[in-house]
Amino acid sequence: MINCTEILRQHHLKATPQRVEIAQTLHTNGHMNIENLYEVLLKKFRTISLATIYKNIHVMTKNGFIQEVKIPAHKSVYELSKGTHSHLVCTQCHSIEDITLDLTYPKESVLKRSSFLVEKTDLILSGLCSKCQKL
Amino acid sequence: MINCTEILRQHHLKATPQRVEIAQTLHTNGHMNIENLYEVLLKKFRTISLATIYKNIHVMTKNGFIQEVKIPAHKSVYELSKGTHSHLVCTQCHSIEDITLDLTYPKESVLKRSSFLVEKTDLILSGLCSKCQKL
DNA sequence: CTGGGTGCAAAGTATTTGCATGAAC
DNA sequence: GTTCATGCAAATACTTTGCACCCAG
Repeated sequence: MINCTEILRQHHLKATPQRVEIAQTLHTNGHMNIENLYEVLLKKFRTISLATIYKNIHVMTKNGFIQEVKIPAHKSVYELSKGTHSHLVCTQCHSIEDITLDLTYPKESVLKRSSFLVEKTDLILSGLCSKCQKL
Repeated sequence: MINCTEILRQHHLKATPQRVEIAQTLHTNGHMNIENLYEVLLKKFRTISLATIYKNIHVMTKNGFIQEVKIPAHKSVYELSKGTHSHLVCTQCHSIEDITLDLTYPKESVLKRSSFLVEKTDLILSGLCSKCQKL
């Protein structure tokens, strides 16, 4: 449980019940797509609309409160912004796990070989999670 | 210029003029989204339909002839399959460049710290290309 | 020939927008 | 009280499907 009301305000967003719940849900469940989020929020707000979800995801993404993660062959999922990290995505059960990896070498390699200025990295590792390897 | 007819057949795809042109266009232009591809192909085939593009992108992706690349804040782009590589994406001019980076360290780190079996990596580096840095 | 591809139109899905009402601050 | 969010409905955008006709092999 986190204090979403406060965090939302710090991001210059009015802390409506819907927003608090979106933030709380993303915090609890980790990574969710729009559909999942809608299903979960419906339990709390019987009349919430997809438009509300979309509008909020949009402003929250724009101001950096949350981030979109694009995964091959998946719908986009959203997560609360936090330090740079990578994602382990199981191609079997579709679970998504965070992992913090050191990308110093690849980044230095870019520096040496091109004049591109790296500001952000998104690394998705797809494969089999431990459970699915055993099946 | 490459021999797309032959390459398509090797992938068990009938080499229709539309397919040959899709392959050739992706080879020439590097990374393209559906819209770009459609615009370019319209010049060659005045009656080609989006449905044809979508259907072909679909079968070609499924059989591994081409690959979808999902880039934050971009529409998906497609490229001819080739060895594993990463992408440098300029947040200013939206150019996309390939670069081959050594991901041995991050991969070993996954091995040591989890039992996840990595089969595929997708690394997107976003930032400023050399041209946009000078503006 | 024959299977599969093409292009059109229609359907399906996803996302955005306009607007009246209502809630946050 | 003012500003901005919500929820509905409609509009738009994106993608898939069905089908008659046609072409690559």
